[in-house]
Amino acid sequence: MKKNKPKYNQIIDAAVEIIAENGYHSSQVSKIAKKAGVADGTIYLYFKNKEDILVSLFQQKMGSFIEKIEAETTQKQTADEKLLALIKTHFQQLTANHHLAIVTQLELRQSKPDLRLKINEVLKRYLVVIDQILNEGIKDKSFRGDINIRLVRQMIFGTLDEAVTNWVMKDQHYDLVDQAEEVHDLIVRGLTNRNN
Amino acid sequence: MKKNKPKYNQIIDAAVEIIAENGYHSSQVSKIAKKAGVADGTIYLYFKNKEDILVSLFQQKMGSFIEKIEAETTQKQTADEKLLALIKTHFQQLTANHHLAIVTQLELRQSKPDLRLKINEVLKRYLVVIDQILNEGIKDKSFRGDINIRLVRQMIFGTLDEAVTNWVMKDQHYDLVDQAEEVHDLIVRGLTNRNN
Amino acid sequence: MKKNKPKYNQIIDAAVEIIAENGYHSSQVSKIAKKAGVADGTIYLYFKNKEDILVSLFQQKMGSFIEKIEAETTQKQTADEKLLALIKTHFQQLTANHHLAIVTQLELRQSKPDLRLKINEVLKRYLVVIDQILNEGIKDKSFRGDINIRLVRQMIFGTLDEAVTNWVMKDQHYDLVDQAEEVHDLIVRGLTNRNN
Amino acid sequence: MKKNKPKYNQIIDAAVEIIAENGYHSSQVSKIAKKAGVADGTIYLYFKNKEDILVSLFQQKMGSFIEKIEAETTQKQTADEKLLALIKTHFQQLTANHHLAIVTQLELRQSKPDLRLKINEVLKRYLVVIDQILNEGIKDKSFRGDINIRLVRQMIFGTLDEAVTNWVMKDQHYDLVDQAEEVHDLIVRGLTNRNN
DNA sequence: AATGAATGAGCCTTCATTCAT
DNA sequence: AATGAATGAAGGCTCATTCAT
Repeated sequence: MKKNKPKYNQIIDAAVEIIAENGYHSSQVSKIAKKAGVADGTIYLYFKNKEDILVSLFQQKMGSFIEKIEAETTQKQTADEKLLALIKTHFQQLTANHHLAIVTQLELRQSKPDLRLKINEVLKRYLVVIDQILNEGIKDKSFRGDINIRLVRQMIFGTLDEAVTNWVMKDQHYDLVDQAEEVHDLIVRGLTNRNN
Repeated sequence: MKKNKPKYNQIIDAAVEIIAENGYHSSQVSKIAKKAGVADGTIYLYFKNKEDILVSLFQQKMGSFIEKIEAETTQKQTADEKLLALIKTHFQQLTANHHLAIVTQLELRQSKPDLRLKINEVLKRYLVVIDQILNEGIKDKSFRGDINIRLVRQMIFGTLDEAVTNWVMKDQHYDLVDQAEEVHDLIVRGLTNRNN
Repeated sequence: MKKNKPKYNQIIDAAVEIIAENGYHSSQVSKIAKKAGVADGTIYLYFKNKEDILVSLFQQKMGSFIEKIEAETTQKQTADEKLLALIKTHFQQLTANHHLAIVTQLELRQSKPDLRLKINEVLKRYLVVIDQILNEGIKDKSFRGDINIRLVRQMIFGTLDEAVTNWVMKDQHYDLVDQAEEVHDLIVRGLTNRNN
Repeated sequence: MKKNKPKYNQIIDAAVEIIAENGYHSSQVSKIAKKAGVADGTIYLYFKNKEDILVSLFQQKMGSFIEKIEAETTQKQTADEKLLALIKTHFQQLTANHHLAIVTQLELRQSKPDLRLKINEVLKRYLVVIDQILNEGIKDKSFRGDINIRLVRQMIFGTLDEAVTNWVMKDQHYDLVDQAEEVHDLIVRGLTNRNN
């Protein structure tokens, strides 16, 4: 199991940091190797090529990212509470690791088809979590029954994504988690003024 | 006036196409020049360097993109209708030019700081349009008075952005504009089941 | 006659200035054209190519440089006085036009054989002047009869050249002409026939 | 220690040869690499850029050039003998390595300021050697006490330099070392203190 | 397993020169 | 005669990857 090899994780962590600071295309393999404290050639004992570092990084980091969200949401009872937990956990984790946030928000928008495919593979697990919450909400009638799940999922993911991107762009000068409740409220209730 | 220089636009249009098909980093300047029907060196009479093509492309195309949205929304009366017009026009334009869509949704998500800065400069105009609509909606009480405009703007932009990205990723196999009404509805009404 | 064409001289003068400031290989034709106030293409109405500018410049400027030296030396009676006049005039002229000094001292040490040939062609006239003075000095016994004219000529030219180069390198911070008498003294005492 | 890296010296030696034959600006890095028997990229493991090859070449070669002159002159007793040794050794070394002679006499006369600076740095050591000999000669009264050392140094260096340049220009068709005694004689008779 | 020196394909950019106007 | 937009060949340099040790 790769995970037990210390150098593997050293390299992944170095890559997150280097890529966050320089962007993927300005992150030379030698720079990552240096940060990881290994020789350039060693990288290729653990990764097929440079792109594989990015993919592996994403699989590793997003894997545990999603696991944490799964864990937090399962503990809640209602769909509404689960959604809030998802938002909070999403924000919390990226706040705790803003290098990772930068990588996921910016560097993973790669257009190379094979790369995208693998990234989407990982993200799918996240989308499944969202879908489950939405289905639960519909079943217990806390959410409207006529919503288009795919669209709502897009709205949720897009909103969180944009919130994080803005926070990253603003150099993390404010507290992202503070926005969780408001974002949740907005998604659930919409813009409409009920007084009308 | 640059816009009157035919070669300038030839190069921009060639760049959109080539970058959409190959990705920025696989789009050699010589490839763009060939598609534009000019010599390699000619590129540098109109653009400072390769990155400047990307920036200029975005400024030109997003400039008219936003102008079109401004034009369409001004024609509508209520904030609600304006928001719908914004969503529809957003989707319509990217549907009409899917090469541009690919470039904006994928290739421009670069993290090189100076590039991001210029991109954000252009996007700011779009955000202003959204803000105006939101303020109008609050004033005429069709939108809640307690919304956080910055957050809502993020939600709207994030949702549209994610919708387009998904459509691009799925190789534009469905009709994006068809989703406009539903997306609008979701944003305005939220998830909540009013029967509760 | 080219000399009467005003643009020809404009270009030559611009070239001296630009090349002195940037070096030959960093002196783009377009830069020279701009300084001369003509279009790039106009250069090629007066010069065969870039190298021809350098050659022509040298022929023009060194031509009159040498003519002036010829004029000044002819006025003197003895070989000794003529040599002093040569040194003074050499220093005076380059002092008066330090851009030209830079070009002749540094930029003309080109190794392209055909270029060297043409430069040497011009310099030959200078060497002839020196030789005449030396022969006169030998004939009237003010100089030793056993000197190797070629060697002495090298010594004289090399000494003046090195003096000017040093002065150019030191950014012309001192008065070059002030050194003329001392340089002359140094050269002549070595040449003096002890029988005198 | 760079000197122990065989490739470093391979590249330097290849550069001397290629530059002597083609001139600096016609000496492509790839040409030097090929002659040195290394890949193009290898050049950049040992040198910062193309210009750095030229500078390093000069530093290396002139370094040992000057050391040799220092060694030869120290063995002699009188200032007069030392000066002759300096001239002979100067001529001998460049005769023995005419490729180097071409590079130093022609290609290094570049006017790029930073390049000049580094070249002068190296040459300074040579000038110090000359100065020491002159001072010794003055002290033991074999040279006049009223000479201007800076000027004499210029005369000596300029004369030797011009002698070598002429020899290089004439394609080394005669024996340079043969001229040493005569050149020495010419310089010394000008320096001699008539009171001796 | 680990190293890191070496490789060499690939590409952006410059700039002397041309030529239609 | 004069222009200057356009050309395109050419080359310095980078960096992912390999492989002998």
